[in-house]
This record gives sequence, structure tokens and C-alpha cells, in this order.
Amino acid sequence: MDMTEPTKPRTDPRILRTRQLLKDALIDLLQEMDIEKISVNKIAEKATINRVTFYLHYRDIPDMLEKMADDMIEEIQEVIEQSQDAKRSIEDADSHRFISLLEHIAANSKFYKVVLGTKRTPIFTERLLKMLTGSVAARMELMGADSSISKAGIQKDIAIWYGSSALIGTIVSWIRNDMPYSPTYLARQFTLLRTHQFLDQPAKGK
Amino acid sequence: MDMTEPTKPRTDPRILRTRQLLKDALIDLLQEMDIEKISVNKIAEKATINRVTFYLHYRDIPDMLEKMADDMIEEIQEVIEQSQDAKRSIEDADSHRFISLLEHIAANSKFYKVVLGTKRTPIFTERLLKMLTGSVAARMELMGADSSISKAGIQKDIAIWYGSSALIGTIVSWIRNDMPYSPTYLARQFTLLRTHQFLDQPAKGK
DNA sequence: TTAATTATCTTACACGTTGTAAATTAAGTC
DNA sequence: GACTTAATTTACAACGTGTAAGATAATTAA
Repeated sequence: MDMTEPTKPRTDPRILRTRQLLKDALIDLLQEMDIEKISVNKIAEKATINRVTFYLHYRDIPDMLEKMADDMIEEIQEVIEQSQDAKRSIEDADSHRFISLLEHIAANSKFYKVVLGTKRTPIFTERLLKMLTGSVAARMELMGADSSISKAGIQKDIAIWYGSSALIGTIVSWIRNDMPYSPTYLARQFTLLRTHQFLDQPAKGK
Repeated sequence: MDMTEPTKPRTDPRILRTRQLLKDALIDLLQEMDIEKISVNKIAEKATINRVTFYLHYRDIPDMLEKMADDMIEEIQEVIEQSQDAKRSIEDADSHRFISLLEHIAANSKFYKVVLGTKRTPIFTERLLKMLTGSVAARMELMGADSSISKAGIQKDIAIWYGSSALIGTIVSWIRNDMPYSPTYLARQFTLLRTHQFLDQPAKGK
């Protein structure tokens, strides 16, 4: 009986090495300059890789960014799945997934500060937003039709726009401000905002 | 006594014409293709303007986008200021500013669908977020320290991250989905979300 | 270890883009 | 109608892109 994983073609170490060098070089360059100023030439040079070799792996720079975004999403999915086990209640799972995500970002802050913390590479924010929108939508399904949201006559899709935007925006702002709060603290604050938020009328008076 | 406005040098109509042609051309091109594929050549060609003339007005394409973003913010400020007069109460002003903004976006939907509705030109979203962050921060100041936010022990800066992200994200999602709700309706929904949002615990169970 | 396979390197080329210069033509201003 | 300024035309050097063909080096399988 074959016990080996079928999804392991075992890639040539040279390929892994080259791609890693290229990715690191691109992140470095994105830290230094705007994306319009980055050329395949510069990436290859910084990676100490021949320029022609770049084209053996990626069609062009946007293609490379797209593949890096794919990798990012894949990693995040893994991190979140691993944090799922042995959770006491379902309402806690949400918060713990959030904390795991923030911890993962903090552990790879150099990367995330560049790809999510700057406006240079919108594809990463785009992808993450798409993913989080799915989570928020699923959460709303869980909450069901008897929630105060439905009762208040709020359109589900608008609530999803609102909730997922607040989520990714809070994360991005946290990154841009150099992560001044711990993942646990930010998660707690986020939960508070979701429940207690803006219950007041603004102050009256001329 | 000089009654003329000092801030009116009265620009040459040729300049205005050329710039308008260039801007229209760029918006058209952004509708058709990704920004990396757009060259000064293509812009000039579509604008029926000589390529060299482009450089008499803008340093390069990013510079042009930056100036267009400046113009956008300026226009939005004007629109919002004009909606300020004759408002009954302060709490309504907020909502009316929001409606005016949405109406302005709907009236220029071709432009906004390209610059805010796609991920191609992050500088426009960036600028608008910055502006809205200011509004949200001012609103929180108005609400004061006795609000339920402060009482709940929520950091003011995090509340601003959350609120401004939800705001711009809702607008962008609305644009991306081809503005399926009227400005007034969306504003009402937004207000509901800000007050009633997510008061439930998620559904329990296995 | 040798022989195979495969990734990377080297050199080269055609083509498009960029930004600038100088002289000319056209449009707007007084 | 003379003056001023914007736009055009043509030209050029530098750079970036994407691809090709053959040589070299690293990896893997026998």
C-alpha cells in the first residue's frame, strides 16, 4: 500500500532557493521605493540571480505579486485552521482566530508592513479582504435571522460590507501604526467595538 | 479698493483643455486595462495630444494621478461644505454630509468606479480615507468622554480606525456593486449599523 | 560514480518607453 | 496686429522588456 502523500512532487531545491531570493529581494525593494520604480533588473540584481532566470518563474512583476498573494492567503488559512483545535465555545473561536491572525502578522511584520501597511501593493489587501468577507458572511449566517441586525431592518450585504471593512481596516491601521497593541488586547477592543459601538447620539447644542 | 479675487490668475484655456483631455484619456484607459500597461504614449494618443505636451503638465503618470487625487479631494470638500447650510440639528448634519458625498459619487460614477472601485489606483482611496478619518475623529470629539465608548474602555484611536474603515469600506463596496441602493437608503442603513450593530452573541451549539 | 536530467547563466537582439532638447507652428492675450 | 505662451514636430540617448540559443552547473537516479 502506498503511504506517501500524493501531493508532494518534491520540488528541486534550486527552484525553492531562487524563488525565495527573488521574493526577499522584492520585499526589500518595496520597502525602499515605490513599485513603479522597481524593475525585473533590480529584483534580479538584489537577489543575485540572473535577470533571465526571473522569467523562468514569473511572467512579470504583477504575476509575481499575484503568486506571493496566493502564498500569503494559503499561509493565513493554515495559521487559522491550526488555531481551531480545542476551543471551548463557538463564540470564542472567532476571537481566537483573530488573535492567531494578528500573531502571525506580528511574527512576519517585515513582510506584512510592506504588503498590507503601504498602498504599494493593493492586491494583498484585496485578497485578504475577500477572505475576511467570507468569514464575516459566515458569522452572520451563524447569527441567524433573529439577530438584532435583521430585526433592525438592516440589509445583510450592507452589514457584511460594513463588518469586513471595519475588520481589515483595523488590522491595516494597526500594522501602519507599528502594532502598538498586543494581538490579545486589540482583539478584545475589536469585540467591544462590535458590541458597544456608537450607542450615543452626538452631543447637542449650537 | 480691489474687489477682485486674488486667487484667480485666470488660466489659459489651452491649458485647461489639454489637462481635461489628458485626464479623460487616463480614466478611459484605466477602465480598459491595468495601470502597468498604461504608458504616456497611450494617454497622449487617446487624448489626441502630443506626447511631449504631457511632460509640460505632469512629471510622470504617478504625478498625474496624485494631482487628480488632489482635485478629487478638493471637489468633495466643496460638495460637503455646500451641504452644510440650513441643517436643523447637528446630529443630522453628519448624515446629510454622507448623503451629499454619495450623491456626488453617483453623479460622477464613471470616474469613481475607476479610481475607488478598482484596486488600480490606491492613492485615491488613500486620500479619501485620510479625509474621512478626520471626520470620524472630529465626530468622536463631539461625542465626548461620557459616551458609551469611553465608558466601555475603548481606545479612541482604535475606535477611529474601526469607524473610518467601516465608512470608506462601505462606500467602496457600494461603488463596486454598482450602487444598488440610493444614497439616502445607504445612509440610513449605515446609521443603523453604527448604533444597533452586532448586539447579539453568535448562536450557540455544537 | 557515472549518466541523466533540469535549473541557471551568458550573450544577444528587437522593440517599446522614458525624459529631454531645439526649433517651429498655432492659439490666446493686450 | 504685436506680443506672449502653449502645443507640435523631430530627434536622441538611456533604459526596461521579453525571448532565444547554447554553455555551464547543480540535482537526481542508475
